[in-house]
Amino acid sequence: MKAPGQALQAQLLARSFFEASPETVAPRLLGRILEHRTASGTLAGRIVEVEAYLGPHNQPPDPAAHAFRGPTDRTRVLFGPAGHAYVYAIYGRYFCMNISCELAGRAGCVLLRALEPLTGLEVMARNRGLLSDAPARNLTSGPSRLCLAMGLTRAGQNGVDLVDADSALRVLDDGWLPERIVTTPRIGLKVAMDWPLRFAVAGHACASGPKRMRG
DNA sequence: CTGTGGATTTGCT
DNA sequence: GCAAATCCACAGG
Repeated sequence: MKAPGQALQAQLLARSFFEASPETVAPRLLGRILEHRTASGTLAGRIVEVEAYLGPHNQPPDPAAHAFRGPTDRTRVLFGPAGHAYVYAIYGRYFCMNISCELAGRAGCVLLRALEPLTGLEVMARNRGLLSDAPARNLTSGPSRLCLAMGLTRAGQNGVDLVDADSALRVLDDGWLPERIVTTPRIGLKVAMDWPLRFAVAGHACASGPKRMRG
């Protein structure tokens, strides 16, 4: 029996968890924990919304994926071993974080779109430029919001191994499982707009977008 | 609730 | 050059 208030045991995922297609990995990632150990303390959140982006080996290839045109300087980590962070800059001011999938040589990734904040909420609020009593659902609901809150940047975290016990940024599993998952098209695209590759914990307040997108 | 526009770096054509 | 896997502020119903 677990004593009241005792933290749940959370363990690293095996690399093989990520050595599969993004559309397989994405829904299974819901409920896992992203943890960043920083100088200002440990920040952690439960993954509640993701999107899959497929590698160019797929038929048909995914025109919305950064890996669509093959490896470049930016997308190199997507073609490397699974379970690594792919962090890229967008619109000049923001970052988005993905986790690489597939065996080395093939690309594919899962974009993290929303977390439920678990620890370090005050630091997250400060990182977001919000008051320290801001509602939890405002801290990490959105791909760039969660990067800001968790202190993730391309310079700092791109290429980090998320299944290495010594990494400051890791993905952990505490056994939590979503009751129901909603599947919808991906958000913000102008191509492949009907591919059902967005997955969210049904009804979760921390998922991004309007209520209908949260299930 | 919906819609619009601006901020501003990066990578690829 | 230009478009981008975004966010925020603000206007209007």
